[in-house]
Amino acid sequence: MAPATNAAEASSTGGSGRRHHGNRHGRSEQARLAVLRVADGLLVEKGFAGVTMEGIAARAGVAKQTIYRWWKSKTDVLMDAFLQDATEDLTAPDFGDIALDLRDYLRRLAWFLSESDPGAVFKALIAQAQHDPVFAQDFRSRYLDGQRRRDRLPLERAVDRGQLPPDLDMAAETDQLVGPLYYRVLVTDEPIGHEFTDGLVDAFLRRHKLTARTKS
Amino acid sequence: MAPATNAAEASSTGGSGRRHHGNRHGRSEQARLAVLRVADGLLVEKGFAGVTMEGIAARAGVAKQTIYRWWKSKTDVLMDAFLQDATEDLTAPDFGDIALDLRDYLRRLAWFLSESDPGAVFKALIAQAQHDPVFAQDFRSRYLDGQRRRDRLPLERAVDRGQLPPDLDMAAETDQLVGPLYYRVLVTDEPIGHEFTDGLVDAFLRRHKLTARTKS
Amino acid sequence: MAPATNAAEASSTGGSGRRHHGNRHGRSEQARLAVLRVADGLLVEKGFAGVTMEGIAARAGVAKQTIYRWWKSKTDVLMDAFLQDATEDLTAPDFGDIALDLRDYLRRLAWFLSESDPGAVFKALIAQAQHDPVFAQDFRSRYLDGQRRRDRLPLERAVDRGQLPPDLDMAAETDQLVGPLYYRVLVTDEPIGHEFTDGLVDAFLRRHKLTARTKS
Amino acid sequence: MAPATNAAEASSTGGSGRRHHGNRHGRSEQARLAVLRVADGLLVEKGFAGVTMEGIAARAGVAKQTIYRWWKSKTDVLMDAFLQDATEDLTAPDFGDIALDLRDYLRRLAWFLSESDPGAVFKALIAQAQHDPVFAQDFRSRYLDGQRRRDRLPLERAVDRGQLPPDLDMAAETDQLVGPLYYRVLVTDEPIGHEFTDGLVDAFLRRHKLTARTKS
DNA sequence: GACTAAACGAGACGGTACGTCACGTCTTAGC
DNA sequence: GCTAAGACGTGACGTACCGTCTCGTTTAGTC
Repeated sequence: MAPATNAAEASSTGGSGRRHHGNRHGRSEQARLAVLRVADGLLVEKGFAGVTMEGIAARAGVAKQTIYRWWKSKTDVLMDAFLQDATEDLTAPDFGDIALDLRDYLRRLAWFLSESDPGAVFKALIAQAQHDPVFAQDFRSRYLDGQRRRDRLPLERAVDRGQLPPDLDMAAETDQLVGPLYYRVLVTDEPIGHEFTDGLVDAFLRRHKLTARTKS
Repeated sequence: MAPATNAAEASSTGGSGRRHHGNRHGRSEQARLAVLRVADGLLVEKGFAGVTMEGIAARAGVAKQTIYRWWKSKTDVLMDAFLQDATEDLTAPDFGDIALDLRDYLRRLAWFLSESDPGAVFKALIAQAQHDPVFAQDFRSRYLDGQRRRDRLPLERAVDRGQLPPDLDMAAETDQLVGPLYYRVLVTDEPIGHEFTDGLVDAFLRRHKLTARTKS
Repeated sequence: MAPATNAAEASSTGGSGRRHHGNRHGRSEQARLAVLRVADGLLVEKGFAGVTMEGIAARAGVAKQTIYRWWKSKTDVLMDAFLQDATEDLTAPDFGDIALDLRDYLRRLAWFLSESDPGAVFKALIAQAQHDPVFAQDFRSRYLDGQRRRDRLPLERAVDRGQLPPDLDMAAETDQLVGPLYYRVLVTDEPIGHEFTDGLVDAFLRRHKLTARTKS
Repeated sequence: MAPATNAAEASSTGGSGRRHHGNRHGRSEQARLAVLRVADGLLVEKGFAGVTMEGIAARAGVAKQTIYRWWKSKTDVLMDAFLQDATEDLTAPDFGDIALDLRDYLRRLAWFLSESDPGAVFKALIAQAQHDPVFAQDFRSRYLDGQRRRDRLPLERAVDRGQLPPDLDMAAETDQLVGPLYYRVLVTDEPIGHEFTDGLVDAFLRRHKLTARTKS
C-alpha cells in the first residue's frame, strides 16, 4: 500500500521529526494533506464518480472518521483541494491598458477552465452546485465571489485610469466578457483559442469605442 | 439510446386508426410515459439526488427491469423526459427585425433556463455532462446541437435581410449573446431580468453599429 | 400434473414422424422432448441451481409459455424427465432365490443412486421434496410408491416360495435393506461397494436364519 | 465458514483480560444471535423458500451486508443456527447394555429427525447438500462426522464391555441401524413409531445372537 | 378455399431477491 | 484528543428469473 510512502513524503515537509499520527496535539496536517492530494488524484484519474469517501480513506491511509471530522462531504473535500490549488492564480496583470489586461486575463482564464487540472475540479464543483443549493452557496462564498472580484479588476482599473466611464455596469460587462468562456467550457465543449478570447476583447472595445493600443 | 424516443415518436405519430390497443407486444407506451413523467416530477420535487431508478420504478408502478430495458441510466431517463418537454419550445420568433427578435428570444431563453421546470432538468443534465463525457456527447447530439442552431436563427435571418454582414462569425456572436445567460444560470446564480437580456442585445447592436427600431 | 406424461404418451403412440409445430390437435412432441432433454442436460451440466425455466426455454428453442402450459415448475419438468428415463429400470430379477435376487437388486439400486445420471436427478428431486410438501406428495405417488413396490418384490416372491414366513413385516424389512443405501447416498456420501450391499443381504439372511446358496 | 461461529465463541468466552486484537471492537454478538434466531424462525414458519437474505435482514433488524460479512449464503446461516441448537443433543445414554442404549438412542434420533424443529432444519440442510457439493462437504465436516461418531458410541461401548466382538464392521452396522430412519424421514415420509425403531434394535440383536435383557 | 382454433416462438411486463457498493455513524485501542 | 481500523444500519445499484400476458404465425380440421 502506497500510503506508507505518501505519509512519509507528507511528513518530510514538516521540517524536523514532528510526526504525529494520532496524538493530543490537534489536527494531523499529514492526514489533511494526504486527503486533499488523494481526492484530487482520484478525480483526475477516475472521474467524479470514482471519488468516494471510502476510496479517499483507503488510498490516503486515513480513517473515514477523520475525513468526516473535518469535511462534510466528498465535494467539500474537493472544494478544499481546489481552493488550495487554485486561489490567486487568476489575477489579471496590470499592463496599464485595458485591452492588454483583458487580452491576457481571458487567455489565462480560458486555459485554466479548459486545460488545467484545477479546471477539471472546478467543473466538477460547478456540476455539484447544480444539484445541491447548499453546496452552491458555499462554493460561491468561498470561491466564486472572489473570482468575480478578480474578473472585475481590469475594468475597475480602467475606470480609475479614465479609460472607461465610472457609471459602467460592471456586472453586466464582466458577464459579457467571461460568460462566453464558461458557456463554451460547460455547455458546448468547443475549444477556446486565442482568436475567441481576443474576439471578446475586441467586441468589448468596439462597443465602448476604444481601440487597442497594441495587437498580439 | 435514441431508439427510446424514436419508438415513442413512431407510435405517437401513428395518427389514424392503426394504433395497437393495450400495446402489448412491443413496448408499453403507458410504462414509457409513466417513467418520464415520474422522473421529471421527482427531479423537481426532490432534486437530482432524489431521482433514483428504484424511486422512479416504484412511483411509476413499473418494474426496474423495464426501465433498464429502455434507458441506460437515470440521466438517460431525464434526458428523454427533457427532450419530450423541451424540444421546439425555444425557437426565436420572426418579427422582421434583429433587435426585436433577439430581445424576445433572449428573454424567453432566460426564463426557460432559470424559471421553468424543463430548465431545472436542463441544469441537471448539464451537470451530469461535466462528469460523464459519453453522456455529454449524447446530450450534445440529441439536444445542444439543435439548440445552437436555433440560437443562430435570428442572426441568420438578419444576414438574409441585409441587416448584418454575411461574413459575421456566427458562433462567436451567438456565444456572446447566450453565453452570459448560461453563465449566470450555471455559475453565479444571479437573477436574470429583462434589463440584463436587453442589455446584451443593446451591446450587440452597438458593436455592430445598429439601432433598435422599437423599445419594449 | 400427470396429464403431461399421459398426453405425451398418447401422442407418441401416433406412429410415424408426424411432426407438428403449432396446430389444432394437441401438443408438440418435438417441444416436449426438447424440454425434457435440455432439463436433464442442464442439471447434469450445471447443477440444480443451473436449471431455470428461462434457461430451458432458451436452450430448447421453446417459448417459456409452452413450458408453463404443460408443467407447473422446473422440478415438475425434472420429474417428468426422470420418469421418462428411470421407470422400470429397477425391477429385481428372479433367480428363484432370495439371496441371489437381493444381492443383484441392491447392487443395481446402489449403482443407480450413486452413479447414474438419473440417480443425480433423483437426488435433486428428493432434495426438492424436503422443501415442498406438495411436490413431495406428487413425487411419491408418481415414483416412490412404485419403487417401493419393486423393492418389495424379491421378498414377496420368497414368501410365495416358502423361503420366508408369510407374516413378515414387509415394510420394515425393505427399509432395512434399502434404507442404508439411501442413507449413504443422501447423507454421508460414502461410496457404496459390493461388500456393503452384500453385507446388507448377509445380515438379512442371518437374522432370518437363511444361508446363501451361492456366493458371487 | 467455520470462522463465523468460532469467532463468535471466542469473543463470548473471552472472559479475562486477553482481548482479541485482530478485530478492533469485533463483531456484534447481538446481530449474530438475531440472525440465527430469525433464520430458524423463518424456516419453521414459512419453509425453506421463505428464508431469504432480505427477509432475515429485515426481521432481524440487521443490514444485509452484515449477514454477507459473516455468512456466505442463507444455507450457511441455517447451518450455523442448526449447529447452535442441535449439537450434543443426540448423545446415546449409557445404561450399561447395548439393547437399552440402542433402543433409547434410536427413539430419540427418530424424534429429532421427524418431530423437532432442528430436525426440520436438518432436512433443509441435507436437501441443500444434494444441490451443492461444496456445502455438502462443509456440512459433513461441521456436523455429520460428529454425528456419526455419536451414532457409533453405543456399539463401541458394547465392544468394550465384551457384548460385541471387536472385529465388528462399525460403519456397516451403524448404517443398518440409522439408515432406515433417515430413509423414512427423507424419502418415504412414513411415520416412525417405537415399534419401528425397536424392530431395528431387535433385528440387530438377532443377527448378532444377543437377547434383550428388558423389553419396553 | 376460406375460416377457425389450438399451440407455437417470441418477448415485454410487474415483481422478488440477489449480491455489491458507498454512505454516514459508531465503538475500540494505540500513541 | 486525535488517530487508524473497521463493524454497523441504510439504501440504491444493476442482474437474474419468476410467472403472466399479449402478439403474430403456423397448421390441421371444418364448413
